[in-house]
Amino acid sequence: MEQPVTIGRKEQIMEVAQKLFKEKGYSGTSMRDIAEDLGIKVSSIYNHVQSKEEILKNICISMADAFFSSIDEIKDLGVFPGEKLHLAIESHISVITSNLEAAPVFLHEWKYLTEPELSEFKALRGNYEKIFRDIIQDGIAKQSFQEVDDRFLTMMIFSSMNWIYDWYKADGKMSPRDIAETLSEFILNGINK
Amino acid sequence: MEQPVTIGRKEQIMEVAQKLFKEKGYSGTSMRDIAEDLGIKVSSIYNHVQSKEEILKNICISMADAFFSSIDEIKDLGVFPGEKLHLAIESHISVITSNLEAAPVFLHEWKYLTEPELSEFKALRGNYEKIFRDIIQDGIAKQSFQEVDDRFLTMMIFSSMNWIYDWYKADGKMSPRDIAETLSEFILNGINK
DNA sequence: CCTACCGATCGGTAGG
DNA sequence: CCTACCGATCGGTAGG
Repeated sequence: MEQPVTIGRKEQIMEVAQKLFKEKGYSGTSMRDIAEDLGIKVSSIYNHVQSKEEILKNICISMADAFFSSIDEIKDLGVFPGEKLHLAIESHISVITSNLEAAPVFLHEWKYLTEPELSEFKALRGNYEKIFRDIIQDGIAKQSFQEVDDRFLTMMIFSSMNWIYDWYKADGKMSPRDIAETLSEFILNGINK
Repeated sequence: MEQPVTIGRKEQIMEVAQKLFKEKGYSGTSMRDIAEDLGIKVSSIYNHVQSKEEILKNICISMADAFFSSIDEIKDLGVFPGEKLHLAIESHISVITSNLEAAPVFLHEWKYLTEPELSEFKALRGNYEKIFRDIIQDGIAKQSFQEVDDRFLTMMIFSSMNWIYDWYKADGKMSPRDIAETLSEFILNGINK
């Protein structure tokens, strides 16, 4: 009601930044690039964000939140480990394919965060990865899964999931669910007893 | 005999650049960073390389060469598709783990190349990926492999292989060969008839 | 290999 | 939201 023109400006800045950080990287994107894309002057950006790094932090943390809120619905479910891993994979891929611009920033640009955000971010990511690893370890303990190297398997699953943004096309023949099903089936087929 | 002090200087520049490009990205690394690491002034670098981008180009192209010369020994072998895929995976992982600093530059920083090198690079990478895809398609045609989506499988294999630099430790419990064997076994187990 | 320097651009601020 | 500006740093060159 008060400033209809600038409502959502911060969100616009975040969206443009996601696109440019993905395309040119955090270091390769200037605040002037972001301003130009929005049709405003660079100094105006600072009415909405405090610094370039704050933009990066917002993108990384909100992606982390998206991953957590998605996995939280799954991690305490009383289902078999195979089904839980299946759901976790589907959940992760859904967040990736729903955030095709923020995902690569989350995956590659977080390293430009400085302390203390850098450590916070790493801790969040570690906690998240541990959820997957716990599912795998639980599956092995319950003899649902074969005796696999859980670190190797966790890394392989994340690698497969995290590279999807690179080749996924919204208009391709595989939907996010198709991809999740195919990957999940492939993985479970490899480890189920 | 003439300038013993500067012999190998270009190679030193490339090595330092690989390390810094991996750590801070191409855009985030300045020519002054590279010079400082070598204990020389930035202007001296230009006696050995023409530009910052030439350094990037050299790293990307020499990695591409390494991948090709490694796969070339395999691609025309008269072995079963499963064995050929196994050898190709081993070959690729060996190049990655032998070039832990150049590999991430090859994988992530190539996008900062400008034309015409950018198109050259993409073409090289496409040709290389096609070798893997051909092996998979051949395996399906010869009914060694199950009817899988070869694009999906190729991407999944590359994803798994290309993220290895991120978690592989030379002093870890898995050697490059262990990793290659485990991954290859997992993949083949999933597609062999 | 160095000193000295170039114009361009960087993230960010003052002040309105 | 803007104009005007800051000091720092960028890739790169001239000249020795």
